[in-house]
Amino acid sequence: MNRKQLVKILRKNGYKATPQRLAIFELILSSKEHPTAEEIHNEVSKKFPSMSLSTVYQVLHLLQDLGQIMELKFRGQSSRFETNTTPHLNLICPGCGKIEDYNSNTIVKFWSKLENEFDFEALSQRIDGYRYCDVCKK
Amino acid sequence: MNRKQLVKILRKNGYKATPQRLAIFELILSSKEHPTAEEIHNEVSKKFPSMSLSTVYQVLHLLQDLGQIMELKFRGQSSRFETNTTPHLNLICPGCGKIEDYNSNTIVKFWSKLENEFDFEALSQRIDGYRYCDVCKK
DNA sequence: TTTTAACTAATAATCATTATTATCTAAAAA
DNA sequence: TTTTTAGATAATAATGATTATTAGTTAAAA
Repeated sequence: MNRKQLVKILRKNGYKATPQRLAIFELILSSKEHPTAEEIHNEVSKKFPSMSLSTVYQVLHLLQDLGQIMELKFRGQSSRFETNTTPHLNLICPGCGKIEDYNSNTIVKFWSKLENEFDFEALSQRIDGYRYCDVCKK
Repeated sequence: MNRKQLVKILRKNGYKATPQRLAIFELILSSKEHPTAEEIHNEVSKKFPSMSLSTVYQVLHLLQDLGQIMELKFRGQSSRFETNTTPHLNLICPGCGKIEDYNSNTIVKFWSKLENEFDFEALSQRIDGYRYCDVCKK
């Protein structure tokens, strides 16, 4: 997925390809971490100083509705967002909240097997494992 | 898992086995739906009229920390809770928010394979698929 | 039975998220 | 290119689920 593809998707669905939308999407796309709305706002504000936090939230909702990003909610934390929409594993530390992404063919194959077994077609999915990271293990 | 086992787990970890804790756990256990804190409060209040909503939240946190329940958070909704802590599939409708549990040996086997492949041991896990239910599909 | 650390209930406080609305702009049409 | 306007943004206020606080209560060990 890239900027041009997102422009297409937005227009196809009757939405404008505004610089704010593109900037927010590209920030999440290029982020190795899974940023929160506030972190996204801080970063994108560097290029667009007048960017409002409420715009960030609105854009995040739109991108979710279009299936381009995934929201991960956790207790006591702001939501985190990612653009990896293919089936993959999120390994999450209950201590520090860090999320690591793991992709593998095993997971992709498992997911289609599951869709087959239970006869559904997912718009999106979420596979989380919770375990303490090396730092928090101590 | 049953009442007696929970009493053991609580005491082993230095917590008191209070009637409130047992009632809340049993309510979630017996609930086919995935109740919210408020729904739990409403139900348990029938037996314990003085039960406070804040007690419900505190007990829910404790049970989570003990690995006995799982919290499922979604956008624009209160968290939902379940006692099924073995690897299973939650099929969730983005329209009405309904959650259906599906258990299968395929999933349990997949999960241990995954732990093996990525060398971790999960305290808990979450496998969600999002798709419109038959009612909301229209 | 007594003791006390732990727990509950009531209430207040928090803060991430959502709602509202005046202003602005992407992009289609002239 | 200019005009038009539906749709978008920015600023602010409002919401509400969750968390914090604390005085009074109780499970359970001694």
